[in-house]
Amino acid sequence: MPRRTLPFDPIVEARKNWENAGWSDAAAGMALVTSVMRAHQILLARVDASLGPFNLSFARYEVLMLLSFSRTGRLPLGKIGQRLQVHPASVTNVIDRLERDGLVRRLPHPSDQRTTLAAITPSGRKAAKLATEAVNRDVFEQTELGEKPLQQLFEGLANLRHSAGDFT
Amino acid sequence: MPRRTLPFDPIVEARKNWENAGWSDAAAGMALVTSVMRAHQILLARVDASLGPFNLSFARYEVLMLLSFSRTGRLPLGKIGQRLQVHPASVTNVIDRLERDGLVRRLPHPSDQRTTLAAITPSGRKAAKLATEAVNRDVFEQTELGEKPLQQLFEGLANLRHSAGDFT
DNA sequence: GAACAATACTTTGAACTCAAACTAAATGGA
DNA sequence: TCCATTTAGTTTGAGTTCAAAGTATTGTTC
Repeated sequence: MPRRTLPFDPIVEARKNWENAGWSDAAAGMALVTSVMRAHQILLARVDASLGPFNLSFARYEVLMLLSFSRTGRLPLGKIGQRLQVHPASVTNVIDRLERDGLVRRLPHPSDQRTTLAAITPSGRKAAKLATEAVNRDVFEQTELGEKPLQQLFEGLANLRHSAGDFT
Repeated sequence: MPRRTLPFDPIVEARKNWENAGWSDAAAGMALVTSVMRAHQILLARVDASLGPFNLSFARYEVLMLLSFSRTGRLPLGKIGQRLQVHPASVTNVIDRLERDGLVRRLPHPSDQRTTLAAITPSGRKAAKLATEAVNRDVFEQTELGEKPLQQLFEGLANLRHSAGDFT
């Protein structure tokens, strides 16, 4: 992406336009939604840049970490989709790729032949460890916000997720 | 997307895993980044659902609104990309689609033959108005957060955007 | 003013997400 | 038991984004 710094905040500008158009009730919501979109774009670019050398996208990394933290190192594909809020078709796609790269393998469920398990391999655990070191260092520890603002942000977003029905 | 409510906050869970693994310094950042990813997914789904009936994606809607608020109703494609932080190839794609639907048309720049202008059409202005009414009502005014938390969230994200170099 | 560099946009290809249709297996009544 | 329904996962196709390469035009430098 070509990087360009503007001499003003484009979202503040948009909010003014909303106010002037008589949409004051929606202006703050518009600004928030647009901010989340842009923040997502910024953070995803950082994470992908950090994980790229390991041939991992954020989605594949999340699956790998979920498996590595799971009790037995294996989970049904459906469970993975629920936990990470990804579409079943995307789970299939992600597991395909992880399996192709040898980081995960598919196993039949012992008692239910409809479900298949994804199991992390030793090579998958190794990749998860190295990738985490990279992304911790490059992104997660590089938050330029102080501890308190960061916590506030997290809580605000948690409220949003909660009221969207992600968890009880 | 299949909707599923978990009996716990999966991101809080992930943060505990990070702490237990000895990655305390990165835990809060991980939680924040993951929260932004999920919030984006939630909000984008709402916006897309609201704009769908008008055959608009959020990206196309943003371009349409930027043009409708511009002084002359026309802007160079490059400017659009800078303002909305979208890749030049994506701008081409978005304008292709808007032009195909008659909401925008391409005009040559009067003095620089390299640049092409996107100009909003009367039909584009009409679509922008109707789409805004829908998305204001369905999404932007439906923020379940109070005014102050919303403002705090916005400011936190603005800090993030600022330090990412979006504006000065 | 000719050559080189920069700018603006488009094209092409890879990667990803989601929705819808599909197959297979399990479940729950009548 | 039989049949309809639900559940699990996959396949396919449309829609996006980004990177890289390509084309055309403009600007700059010697």
